[in-house]
Amino acid sequence: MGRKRTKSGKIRLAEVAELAGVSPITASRFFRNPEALSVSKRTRVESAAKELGYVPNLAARALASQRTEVIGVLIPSLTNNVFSDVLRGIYDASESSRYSIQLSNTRYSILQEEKLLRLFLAQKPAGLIVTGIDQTAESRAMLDAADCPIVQIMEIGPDPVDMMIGFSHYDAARAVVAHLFEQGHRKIGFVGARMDPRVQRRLDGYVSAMKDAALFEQRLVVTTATPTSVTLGGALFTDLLAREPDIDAVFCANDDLALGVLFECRRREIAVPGQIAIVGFNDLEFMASAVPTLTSVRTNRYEMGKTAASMLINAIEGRRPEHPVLDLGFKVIERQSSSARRSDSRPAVSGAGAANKMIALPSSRD
Amino acid sequence: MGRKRTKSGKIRLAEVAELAGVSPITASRFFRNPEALSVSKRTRVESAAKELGYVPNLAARALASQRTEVIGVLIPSLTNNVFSDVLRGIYDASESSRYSIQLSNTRYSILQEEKLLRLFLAQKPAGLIVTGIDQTAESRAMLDAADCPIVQIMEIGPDPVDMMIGFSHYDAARAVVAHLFEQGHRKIGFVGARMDPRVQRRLDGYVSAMKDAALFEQRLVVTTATPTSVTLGGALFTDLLAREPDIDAVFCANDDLALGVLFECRRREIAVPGQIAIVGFNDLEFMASAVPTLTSVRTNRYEMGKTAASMLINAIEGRRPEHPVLDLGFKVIERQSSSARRSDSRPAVSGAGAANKMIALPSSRD
DNA sequence: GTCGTTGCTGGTAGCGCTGTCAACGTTCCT
DNA sequence: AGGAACGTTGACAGCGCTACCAGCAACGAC
Repeated sequence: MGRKRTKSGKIRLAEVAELAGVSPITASRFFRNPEALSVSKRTRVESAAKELGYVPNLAARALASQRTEVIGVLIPSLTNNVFSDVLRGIYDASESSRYSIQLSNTRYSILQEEKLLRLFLAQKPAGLIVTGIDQTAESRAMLDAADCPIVQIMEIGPDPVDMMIGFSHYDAARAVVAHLFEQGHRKIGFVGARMDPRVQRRLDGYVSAMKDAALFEQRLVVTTATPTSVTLGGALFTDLLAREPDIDAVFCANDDLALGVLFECRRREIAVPGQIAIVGFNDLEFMASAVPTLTSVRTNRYEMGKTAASMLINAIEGRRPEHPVLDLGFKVIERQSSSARRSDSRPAVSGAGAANKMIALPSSRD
Repeated sequence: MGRKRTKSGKIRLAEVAELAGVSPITASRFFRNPEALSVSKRTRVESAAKELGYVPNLAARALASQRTEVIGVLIPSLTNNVFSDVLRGIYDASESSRYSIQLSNTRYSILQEEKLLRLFLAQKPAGLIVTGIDQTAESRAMLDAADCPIVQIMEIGPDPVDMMIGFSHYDAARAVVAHLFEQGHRKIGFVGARMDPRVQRRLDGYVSAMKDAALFEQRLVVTTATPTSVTLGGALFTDLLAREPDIDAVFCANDDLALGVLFECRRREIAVPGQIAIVGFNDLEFMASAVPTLTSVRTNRYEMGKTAASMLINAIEGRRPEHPVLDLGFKVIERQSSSARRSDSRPAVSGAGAANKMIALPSSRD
């Protein structure tokens, strides 16, 4: 209150400079590059800022310096557990830095992504994190022309825009099928929802592995564009069973679906893994706790987010990574739900996840 | 490329104005309040902007107008399913508006919250969404002094800072206990993790309801500060059973714990609900799909986020809500896991969630 | 002792946009 | 017809900060 528009008590850099007995520009430098100041001025500015409770005006800084300290993040979904892990990594890595995260949701639409990208780039972000490798040509052109570092996350592929961190969903799916073959399963169904590019590549991996073994049949695949859910897993599995009652394993494109399949098996009194094996994807926490424990593919989502943000921040500050493309690999976590066909179906009573055996398969680089 | 620092082809408002044959200020008005322009100028500016691909410079706008179009959101966790639903609502509501969301994670620390609040407020956000009602005195003072609308979400309580939207966790917990009493359960355990203020109030509600029936015993309560997980649900339930083997129901502070308890029962071959009833909290999607289907408390998380953001945006634009405190209520969704003690334990075979019966209990206003 | 070099500091001039206010043309009222 | 009221437009100044460059002192080399 009081004067109407006179900055209402706001502390500006000039005030700090005055109290510290230096010029505004010197005070400014303190916040951007303290090393450049003499020790005496540095401490003077520091204590003046503290005393006045100075907080820089980011808008003015952005306007004057022609760049922001914002990292734009484009992800397809906020609902998905997978992305919340990635996001947590991104936020954790950015927290100790000066950069703030600007999040936008493309809702799995590459056109929406293109629109958001245009908006983001106009604000000159310090860096950009985008999901996947399936941008529109227009988006790709904008990314190529952008004058900030960019990280593509979630998967790796040829021809990165800049940096890239992820793993091969295709190879991971092939590893799952290989594991199921090893355990004696032959008639392996595939259940997938929300067929985004990454799920599609998992399907491709499954198809190729099945074809390699001359075991592929189109009827073994049940997919839908509907967003994923546990309930949907049960429904899709029901469809699959109607088509192919003598199936002996189900590869689910994610863990929610796998849980839904497990419940549906319980409802139908189908023994797992005795009659049917189940494998999920992502290795969410509950997989190790289910009865029977559920086999899944561990992907390093938190690490992916965290590494992506660190790489990006380093690149923004001029420290380019040695390897701009980072394959984080995956691991098939073998649990009870997919153990060998011949084994009896009595679930082991040992603690959840006690007997996890892991097969590590970093997807092939490049 | 080309000129080094000359705005590298950036389109400014002045360019648009020139092409449209109007003054820059008129062009500016077009973007903020198109109604104020004559139709002819409006269309001229519109097409000029489109032709040039003009995107406003937000930093300049913020600097000149002394306010940003940023809504700050403070939540305690990114991991939690609960918050991802709320966030989705917030993002959905903000998407069609000019406001962008700035998210920060307090990690369940009110001191961290205070620090973030100070940072946020210094940037003059257009509005603020904060979680809960347990701020530090300092935070509270800052919120009271803030000159922007504020919404507190997740719960309701006395003495709102400004607007408030949520429900009574205390009443919800009492309703759960009442439901269990109705079904003939008496020895009801409580299992809770990450005892944040809202979980604490659920515990308080449970305790008061149990005391009202003279059935409360401290040994029935098992809690931990550890973050929640399905596995943890099994572990806490194991502890509870060790203390009180003849328990007949478990009220879990959230659904992950409930799922963990269910799996642990299956592992121990305890019939649900035949021997033990299970109730969760939040009604995540999988609850309706589990075998048996799991009773839970439905809270309108997505709606909470969406409504909070809409209310906030309306308030920012001068349209204050009629009722600044909004109780979204809750519903105890009765499912198989808590049906009457006397009933046999054969799970109904009907589709998941088919036989949901709902008891609606909007928590008492004020 | 002079010159160049380095390290630190300050002055000037905007960044792109909007708040304020004044001015204009038009319409409506009496 | 005269004036008020309204709707529409533009000029000016400045938001708070930083890029750029100049200046100054201190130091070492010759």
